[in-house]
Amino acid sequence: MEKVATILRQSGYKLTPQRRAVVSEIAMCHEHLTPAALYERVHRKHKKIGLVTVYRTLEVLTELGLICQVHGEGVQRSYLLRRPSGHHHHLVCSGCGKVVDFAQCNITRLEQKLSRETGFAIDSHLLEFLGRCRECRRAV
Amino acid sequence: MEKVATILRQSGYKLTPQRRAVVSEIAMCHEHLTPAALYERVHRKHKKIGLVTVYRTLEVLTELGLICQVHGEGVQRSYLLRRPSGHHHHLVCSGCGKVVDFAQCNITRLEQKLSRETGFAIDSHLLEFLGRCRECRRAV
DNA sequence: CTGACTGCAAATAGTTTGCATGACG
DNA sequence: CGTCATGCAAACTATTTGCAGTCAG
Repeated sequence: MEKVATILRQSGYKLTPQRRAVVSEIAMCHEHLTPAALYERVHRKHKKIGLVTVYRTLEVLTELGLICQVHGEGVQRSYLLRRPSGHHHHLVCSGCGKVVDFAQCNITRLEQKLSRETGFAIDSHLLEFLGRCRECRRAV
Repeated sequence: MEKVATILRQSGYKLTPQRRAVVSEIAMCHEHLTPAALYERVHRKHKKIGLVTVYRTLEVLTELGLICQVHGEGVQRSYLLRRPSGHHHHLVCSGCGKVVDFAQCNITRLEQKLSRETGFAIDSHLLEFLGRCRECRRAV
């Protein structure tokens, strides 16, 4: 949280109470949140905040690389605090939405092989696992 | 194309000229197409077709597992004919949108490891590579 | 102070739905 | 011929933008 505040200031953004609230909520939560869900949570505590501000804050945070998008299922976007800096992937629970990060992925070799075979210059990859976490499996 | 027609009929769907046109266009194209892009192409040849029909056809085709969604970049959905049946992934060109399928992915071991460490029951995974194809790299 | 930020309302973009008409099987 | 499919328009949902007032630095 404090780290985020520092980065914001250093990048020339103002640290308003609204932004504080949004960041705090997103940092506190271990699930991925849609803009609407995040707004609902923030709004519960700070009545005066608007959905638009949530969108705008998400935009800033994305630009600074502090949060990242989760793809998976559904039409809406969904965001998550980027905890480990650098390369990582997500394991998403389809039951409760909880997300576990992991950094390890041994696909460099596959990447090289594909690159060789297809002539593509591969920039990045997207890897997500979808499953059900321990608690959700028990709950059935 | 004929295979698709058969599956449609067997599943109790009617084979209208519109559906024919949509399927034919999607089968012909090696890129992933958004509903709007697909509509534009189909509409060029068959003036009377509506965007809504494209959406509805895509819905049917998805239900039958004949096409699949590409995630990657952008907000819009994007569809692609499912050529190899069964498990496969995509390599998407950020320049021209061309998509190369590949089936090989050695992440079963990673999947098992994650499953063991986190207690998740992993159902599926999403793996996409993003890069620039040979032609697009040349074109710069 | 002043430029960046907020909140509202309205505009957009993408997608879905209701309904009368049309055509596949 | 009955039923499912189509096309239009209108509804809906998610997101973006314009603008006047407000506030952090």
